Amino acid sequence: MAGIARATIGEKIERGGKAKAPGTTRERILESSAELFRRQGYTGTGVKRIVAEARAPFGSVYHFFPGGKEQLGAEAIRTSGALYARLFATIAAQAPDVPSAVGEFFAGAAETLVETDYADACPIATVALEVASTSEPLRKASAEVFESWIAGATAYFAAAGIPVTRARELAFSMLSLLEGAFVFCRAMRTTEPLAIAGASAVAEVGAALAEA
Amino acid sequence: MAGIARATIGEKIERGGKAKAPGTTRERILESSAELFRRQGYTGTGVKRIVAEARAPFGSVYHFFPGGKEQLGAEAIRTSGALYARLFATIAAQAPDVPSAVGEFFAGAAETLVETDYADACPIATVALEVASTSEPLRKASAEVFESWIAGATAYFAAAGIPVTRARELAFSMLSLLEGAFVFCRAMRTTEPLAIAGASAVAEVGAALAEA
DNA sequence: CTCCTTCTTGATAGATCGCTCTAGTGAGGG
DNA sequence: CCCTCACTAGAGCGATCTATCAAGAAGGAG
Repeated sequence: MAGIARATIGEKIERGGKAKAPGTTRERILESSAELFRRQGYTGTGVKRIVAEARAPFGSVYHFFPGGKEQLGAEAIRTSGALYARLFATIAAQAPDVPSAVGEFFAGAAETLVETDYADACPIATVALEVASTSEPLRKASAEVFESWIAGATAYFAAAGIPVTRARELAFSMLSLLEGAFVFCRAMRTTEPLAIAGASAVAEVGAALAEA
Repeated sequence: MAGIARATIGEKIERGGKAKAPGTTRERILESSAELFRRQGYTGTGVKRIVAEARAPFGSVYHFFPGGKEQLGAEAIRTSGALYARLFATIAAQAPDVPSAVGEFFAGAAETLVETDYADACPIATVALEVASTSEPLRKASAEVFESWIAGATAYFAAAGIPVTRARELAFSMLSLLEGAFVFCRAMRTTEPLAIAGASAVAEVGAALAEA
């Protein structure tokens, strides 16, 4: 309780006065963790590197994340997973119809990929594959994020009039197409797979809407 | 030349006479590398662990793979990638028609996943994501494998009468669905995503065949 | 037999890993 | 005022990482 209040105060008065990167130390550590894990994976990223990127003291990692690297990984998965879900929601809210929303989401993903030199694809897929057979806490964190994405997309399609069972299938298809295309795009350094997968997803959603 | 001849002889006379696992030392190292990389990723797998699994002397890794772990990774990617392509070819050759082949491939993948406790999915996806932004040699190796898969699937669909351009799109869609479903299956420990992705792939292939 | 090459074997170097520990800093409360 | 405590700061620990090296075993060629 007190700790949370302190942190909130600290955030506002920018403690210490030093001109560091914006955000609290905890936030900066979490952000750089998420970024590095996304790009190089969990085991491929050292804690030293994380604090260097975050311009944070090494000891602060274990102050804010007593569970160590694993807790850091779990929180990074959850927060960046939630962020990605909000990204889709934002695009969906602005799009004129459902197929457009899907198409724009894939197009936006391709744009991000090119802008970041094919580094930023799915925020958690790399870690999810790495830890699926080695760390239950991290595997569960990624599973929960994926399940929330599926649930969100299912609700979105269902709201457009598609039966829930079919909507859930659509959600899995669309997200599988996206994740799979990410794998190919990053390895081959081209957005062609994402363009094709996007077109396929749009077509499938369109067909499901026509049926309903 | 001489080295290759020697290795072939060595393979047959099972040098040393010790009752090790079958295959040459080089083959065993490559096999256990491929298996461990597939399950825990590249950075998550140590050379010590590889030789322990392969029942091979530590130094032999650097005798057969002077390029070290990176060369080991590249060769593992290429050989297991080629093996996976042959698996699809085998299934395709036995299936009565194209949609059946696709459906059986997805079903077989799901079966393997359950049998290996969700460990063995795509042989190279985990490594591909990990190294895409950190090692050009490994990234290229995975890109070449993916490209060969796409080329193989494109030729297969084209042989069934589908126009080449459409066939290539189908290949990307099918493999994206597969790779994406693998990510979800491993994290969520269920084959539901693979079943849905498989049905979607079969439907898309069927529609393309109907057009042609 | 000796010489030569191939391959085995493990000790070890040097770097880096995740993590712990202690000391120090500075703002808020009594 | 001083005391408290959240946070900063980084040296250092043991373990593990990749890679090298020197010594030796085994079989073929002369």
